[in-house]
Amino acid sequence: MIQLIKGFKDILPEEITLWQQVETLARTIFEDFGYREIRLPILEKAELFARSIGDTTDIVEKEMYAFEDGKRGLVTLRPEATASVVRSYIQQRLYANDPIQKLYTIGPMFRKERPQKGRYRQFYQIDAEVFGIESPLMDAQMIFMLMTLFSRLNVSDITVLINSLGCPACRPRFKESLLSMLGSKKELLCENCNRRLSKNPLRVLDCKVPSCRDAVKDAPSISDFLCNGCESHFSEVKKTLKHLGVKYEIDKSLVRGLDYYTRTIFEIQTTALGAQNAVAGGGRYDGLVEALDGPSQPAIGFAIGFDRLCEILSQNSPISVKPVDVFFIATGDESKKVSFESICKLNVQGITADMDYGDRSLKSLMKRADKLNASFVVIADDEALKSGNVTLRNMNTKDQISIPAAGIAENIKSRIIR
RNA sequence: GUGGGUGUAGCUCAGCUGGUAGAGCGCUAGGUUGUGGUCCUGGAUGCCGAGGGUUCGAGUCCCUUCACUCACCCCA
Repeated sequence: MIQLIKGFKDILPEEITLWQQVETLARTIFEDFGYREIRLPILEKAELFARSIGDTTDIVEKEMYAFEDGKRGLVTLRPEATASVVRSYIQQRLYANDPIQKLYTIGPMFRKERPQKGRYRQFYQIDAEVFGIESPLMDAQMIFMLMTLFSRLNVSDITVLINSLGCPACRPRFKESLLSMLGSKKELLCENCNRRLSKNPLRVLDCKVPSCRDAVKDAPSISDFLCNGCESHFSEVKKTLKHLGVKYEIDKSLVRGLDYYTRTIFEIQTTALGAQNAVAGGGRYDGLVEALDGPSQPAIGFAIGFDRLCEILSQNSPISVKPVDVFFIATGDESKKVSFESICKLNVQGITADMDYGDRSLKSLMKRADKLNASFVVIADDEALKSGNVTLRNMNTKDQISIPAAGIAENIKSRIIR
């Protein structure tokens, strides 16, 4: 037996209804907020991610599905969507027509991590990005939009965490201070964090190793180092969230693993997924467009873990079987022929109809109708057809009536209220 | 990459100190010739993850390996 690849997953028909509902709702809400869909390839040059996410991040260092593609060089299955959206914004010169672009995209991402609950090597994200708006109002609105989606999906039990990472003007001062503080506590830090010291000291802040948490306990806070611009931006975000009625917590240790973030970052956390507590996350990345050779334009975006969201939702909503409207019970050749043709006519008109193609007893066919959750059953055997009438049974009320065999499909259609 | 757990019928699992496999659900056929969801009766289904070893004999012990899973790490 050939099995699927480790960390990959089949999304089965029973689950798909939920996925479709979530997707439809997300599209509706996003479009109401003025976003438009963009569809992007899942294969990109590896360099795109090295330059955006950061080449010392775990994602780029060891989690990409990358391979040499002849003269094109190293290409990779995308580990996230933002870089691709930015690439497209620049390459297609979307800014030329209008620097302000609100875009969303839905699709699979790939990271070669060790799978566990809520984490797959192919996972899905619902992603939204806004270009060309620097205002903190947009930061708040994005979070507000996210929370609107979650609340319409009846996801409670989530927490909004926010923080500000500062900008190139103020972050270096913070880094310096952090570095000198941590330097004196090297023995307390785990092996990993010692490596981080030189590469990306901010990451030490959200290390979960107890001794590191201890070492970091009275570390300087970025909030004490924010420049005036960042400071007022962040307070404006907080103020606006309050006005919009979005509850949030400030988490000074929230750092996030992608290098391109500036100023506001946020994460939506849940307790329903074990260790994988992030269902959505994002932040501002004002320098990225320019860093990727585009115009200097501010931007902000987020991604929702589509898988994870569906997993949370499936925990409190039982899977439902989509019922068929009419099930035909046909015994005998003539009966099967007539039933089959009626079924096709009904299907064309948007009515779910089916029959059994084997040779089974009435009882077992009734059982099958029940299993399929049929609303109506048509009993049409050869003898009935000869007499010119067939039986239409309402499976819920058990009422049966006799209807003319001629033009069954039309007759039934008019009697079924969907 | 590092740890822990688990691998027995389609699914969920039982199988104590080694003696050639069981339950529930599901599936299927019937319950006195046409009518389902409750109930009753019967039936099918397993290389007991794979390979090797110990033993008269292994699902049960030992070794190897693979898969799944949870956690670390990181993120959505």
